[in-house]
Amino acid sequence: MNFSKEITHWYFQNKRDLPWRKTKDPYRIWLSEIMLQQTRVAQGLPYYQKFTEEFPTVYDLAKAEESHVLKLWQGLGYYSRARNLHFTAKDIVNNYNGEFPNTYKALLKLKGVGDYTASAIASICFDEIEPVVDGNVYRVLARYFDIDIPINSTEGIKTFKKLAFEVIDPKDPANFNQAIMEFGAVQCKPQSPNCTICPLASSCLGLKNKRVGILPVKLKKTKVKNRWFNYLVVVSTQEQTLLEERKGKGIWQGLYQFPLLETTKEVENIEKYQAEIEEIINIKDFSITQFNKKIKVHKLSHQHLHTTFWIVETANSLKNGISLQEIRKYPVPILIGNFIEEFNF
DNA sequence: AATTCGGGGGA
DNA sequence: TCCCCAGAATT
Repeated sequence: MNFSKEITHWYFQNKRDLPWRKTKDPYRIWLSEIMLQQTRVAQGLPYYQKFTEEFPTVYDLAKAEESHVLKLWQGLGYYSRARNLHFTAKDIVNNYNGEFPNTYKALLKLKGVGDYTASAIASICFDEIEPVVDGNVYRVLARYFDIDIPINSTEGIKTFKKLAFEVIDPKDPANFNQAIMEFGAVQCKPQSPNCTICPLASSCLGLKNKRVGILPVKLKKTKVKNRWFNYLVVVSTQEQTLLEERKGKGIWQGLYQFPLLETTKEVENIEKYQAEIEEIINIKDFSITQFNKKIKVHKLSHQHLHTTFWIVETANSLKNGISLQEIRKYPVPILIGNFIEEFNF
């Protein structure tokens, strides 16, 4: 049996029972693909359930408030995916008569849909012969053919896409694409793959040359930056607090947070920042205490956020205050969400 | 071509 | 700790 036949055969015997494998509805396939970008199946699954329940069709998603979409997305990360998801839902309803385009080329025009996702939808929903190349496919191909070109280099991206075209089963691209990804996720996994039970072991060049452990090769990533976040949790006597929306560039666009004082290092004397704090929260009369004496380091892939929460008590009424009853309706970074649960106002 | 977008899980 | 995850958009 050749490579693609063996992969597909393995798939039919070993595939997991996942909800998006029960449909060819482009809306649901699109939804699942966006959610699973850089995200494990186990992490994305509950979000897929929530979204399909709350927004059964693209029309339901299109008419939702963006903050509602972000709230349901809360905790999944890479929030531009959620904003682009909502934008494209409206785009489909307004400019495509509610129907997804049915070719790879046309799908690529949708915001948030790149090469991988366009290939996935085109092949799974419309049986187009277009190979998907995700992290799993890079790994399977690099190992099986023993290729050490860095997968995140320009040459690597081009080489592996070409190779994927050569191995795809033209008679069943939908199942082949899902098969090679599933194979990568379950059998040819990143750490300690069990090659002794692999159906492709006899023809795998990486295994033959004892290079499975170093493949695939990836260019090194940039180092993380450190930032110091001081959140100002205003507590008024009227059961209110302040939240602000993150706008502009950077992390967590469109999500809410407590007013933020960002510093270049750990704050030791909060009194030194009295004037800045007054300006940020627009209150002069307050007392301030530190909630967590130990700074928590919230680790993102490219930033380490050294965060602490300051409780700011005031008798003033808040101009743009929100009631504490409403606080859980706002989409917030998981960091803020955890604090809200812990502090419990 | 390189960087920037989260958060969680496994070794 | 470090790496990776059904990548895309921006710089």
